[in-house]
Amino acid sequence: MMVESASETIRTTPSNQNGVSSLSSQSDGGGGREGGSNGDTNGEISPVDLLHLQQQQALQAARQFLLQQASGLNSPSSNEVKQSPVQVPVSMAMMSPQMITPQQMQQILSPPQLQALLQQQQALMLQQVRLTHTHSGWILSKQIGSKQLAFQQQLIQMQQLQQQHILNLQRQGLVPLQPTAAMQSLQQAMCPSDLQQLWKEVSGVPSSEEALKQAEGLDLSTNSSNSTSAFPKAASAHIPLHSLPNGQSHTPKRDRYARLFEWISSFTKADSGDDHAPLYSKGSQPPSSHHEEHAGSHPLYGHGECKWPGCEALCEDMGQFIKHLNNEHALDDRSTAQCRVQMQVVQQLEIQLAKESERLQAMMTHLHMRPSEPKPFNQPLNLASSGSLLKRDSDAYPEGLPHPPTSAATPITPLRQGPSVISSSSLHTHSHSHTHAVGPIRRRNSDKYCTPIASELAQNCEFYKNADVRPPFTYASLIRHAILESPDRQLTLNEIYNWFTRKFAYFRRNTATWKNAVRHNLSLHKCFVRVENVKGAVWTVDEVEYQKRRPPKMTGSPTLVKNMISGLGFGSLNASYQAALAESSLSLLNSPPLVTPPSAASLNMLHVGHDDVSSTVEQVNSNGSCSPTLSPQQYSHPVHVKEEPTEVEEDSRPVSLLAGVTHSLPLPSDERDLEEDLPTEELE
DNA sequence: TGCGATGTAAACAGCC
DNA sequence: TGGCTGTTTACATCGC
Repeated sequence: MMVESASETIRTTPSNQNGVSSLSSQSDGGGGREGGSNGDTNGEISPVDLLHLQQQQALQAARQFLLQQASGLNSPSSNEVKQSPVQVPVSMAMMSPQMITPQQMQQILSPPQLQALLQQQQALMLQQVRLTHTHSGWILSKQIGSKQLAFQQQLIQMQQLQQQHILNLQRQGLVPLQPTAAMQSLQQAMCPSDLQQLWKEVSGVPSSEEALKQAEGLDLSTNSSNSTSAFPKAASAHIPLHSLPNGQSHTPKRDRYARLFEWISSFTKADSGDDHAPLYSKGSQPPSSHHEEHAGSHPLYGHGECKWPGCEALCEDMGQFIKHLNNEHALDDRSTAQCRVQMQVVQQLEIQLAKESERLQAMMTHLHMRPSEPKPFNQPLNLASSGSLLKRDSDAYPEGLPHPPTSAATPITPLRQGPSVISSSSLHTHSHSHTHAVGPIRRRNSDKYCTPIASELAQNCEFYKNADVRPPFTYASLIRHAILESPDRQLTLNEIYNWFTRKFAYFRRNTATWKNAVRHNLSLHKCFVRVENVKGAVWTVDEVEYQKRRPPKMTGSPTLVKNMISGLGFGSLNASYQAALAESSLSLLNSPPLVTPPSAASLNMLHVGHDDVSSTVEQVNSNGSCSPTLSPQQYSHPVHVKEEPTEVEEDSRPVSLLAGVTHSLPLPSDERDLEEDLPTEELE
C-alpha cells in the first residue's frame, strides 16, 4: 500500500509542515499568487480560500497519515508529528494540492486512510477553531460558516469517496460484502449528519446551516441520506440505555452522553473482544472517574502533554493532566465523538492489519513457509547454511525477494520440517539485515552434510535462474557440480563462468567478485585439477580429494551423531532420490548386522556426501543407473597435473566403526535413511 | 579461544 | 597493451 519507503521520503522543513500558511505557500508556489491566506493579517479570508485551505489540510493530513503508516502503527502523536520534521513520501510531496482531486485522493488512500484523514481533518479544524476563539476578531462568524461549510463539504465528499471505495472493494471481493456490525455502526457514526453535529459540538460554534444552505444551496440532509444509504442506520437507535457505572446523575443531555459512551464501550468490547475501553489503560471507567489515573502513567499523557486527539495541552504533572482531562475531556458530545472517531481509526487499522496479515499468510503459504509455526528466534540459522555463499541474508536477497524454496535450508533445523519449507526463524534472520556491505556470513552444515545440491538445483532450477538469489552452496560445490554436470566432466574456466551465469541470476552481476572467487577456489582446493588438453586448460574434479575435505566432527558421541542425523531433515530429499537410496547399496547401512566389509562401491559411498548429497545422488545414480554419472573413481581423472600429487591413501576407514555407530543408534526409519548420507569417514 | 572452512579482495605473473 | 587465467596471500566471518 505504501508507495514510498521511508528512505525515499523527503524531509520538509519545519516551517513547511506546521500549518496553514506553509501549505498555502506550497500550493501557491507554482501559480505565483502571493499573499493569500498566508497568515498575514492583511485581508480577509474568502470562502474560496477557506475551501482551498481545507483541501490543503486534507492533503497535509493524508501526507501525515502516509508518513505515520510508513513508520509503523506506533505513529507519533499529533503533536510529535508537528514538532518533528515531517517526512513526506516523495510521490505525495511532489504533488501540488491542486493536483489532487478527491477521486485521486480516493485512489491514493485506502478506506482506513480516508477514515484517518477524516479524523485528522477534524483535529486540524479543532485547532483552527480554537485559534479563532483565542485570536479575537481574526475570523468573522460568517467566515466560520464558510469554513464550516467547506469542512462539511469535504467531509461529506471524503466519506462518499470512502464508501464508494468500500463498495468497490466489496465488488472486487476484497472486503466482505456484509459489513460487520461494527463497520455499520462506524459508518453510521460518521454519517454527515453526525459530523454536522460533531462539528457543532466540537467547535462550540452554532451551526449556521441555514446560512450555508443559502450560500451554497447545499442540502446536507439530502447528502446525508444519500451518502449513508449503503449502511443502515441502527447504531443510534440501539444505544443502550444504561446508566453509568459510577451512578452519576445526569441531566438529560448528560444522560445522552453517558449512553453514547456506554454504547461506545460496549461496542468496543463486543467488537474487539478486549476488555478494556479504548481510552483507559485498564479499567472501563468513564472519564469522570479518577481511580485509575493516578497510577503514575496514563496512555493519554506523555512528554508533559495531553495526548488526547487534537489536544496538545501542556500539563506539568499527572495531577495537572488529570485536572485537564476531567475539565477538557469530560463526558460530553465532543469527547464521545472524538472517541468514536478514534475508535473508528483503530478499527480501520485493525481491519487493515488483518488484511495485511492475511496477505502475508498467503504469501508465505505460497512460498512454502510456515509463518505460524512457533519457534524461538535463537534457533540455529537454517537458511544461510554452512559454507553457503550467503554473505548475509539481506545481501542474499537484495531485491527483497523471498527466500528461495530451497530444501537446503531445512535439513539442519532441529525441528523436522518438510521439504521446501522455510521456517519462521528464517524469516527472522532475514529481517536482520546488516548495515555494512561486506563480510561473509556462512552457516556450516547444510552444504557439507545436508544440501543435496543436485536435487536442490533440480527442484529450484527456475527459481535460481530467474531470482537474484544467492544459492546456498559453496563455490566449491557449485564448481564441482558444474564440472560433473558437463558431458566430459571437465570444463574450462570460461565454461564454468558460463554455467554460473546460466544457472543463477545472482551470478549475472558482480562478475569480477565471484569470478575471482571461482578462480580462487579452483586454485585453492586440491580437488579441482587442472588438465591440459586440446581445448587448452580444463578443470576436473578429484572426487577423492573433494570428499577428503574436512568432515564434521562426529567422533564418539552418539548424541551428536543423532542430533546431526535428526538435523538433516531428510524431507528435503526428493522422492526419486529417496527411492534411489533405497535401492542403492547404501541400504547396507540400514542392515543391522553391518559387519561385513562393504564392497568397493559401498566404500565409495561411505566417503560421499559430506559436502552435499548430490555426490551421493550421482553415485547412487551411477549404481542405480538412473543417470549416466560416474563413480568417484571415474570422477577422479587419472591425470593429476597439480604439483602436489594427491595422496590417495587407499581408504582404510574402519568400517566396523560405522557399523558400530549404526548399531548404537536405534534410529527411526526416516532417520536411518538419513544416516546413509552421513559422512562416515571420520566416525572413528 | 583456537582452528578450519569459506568468502572476498588484491597483488602478481604468465599467456594470448 | 589489455584482458584472461591462474596462483597466492591477507583478512574477515562463521561454526565447532
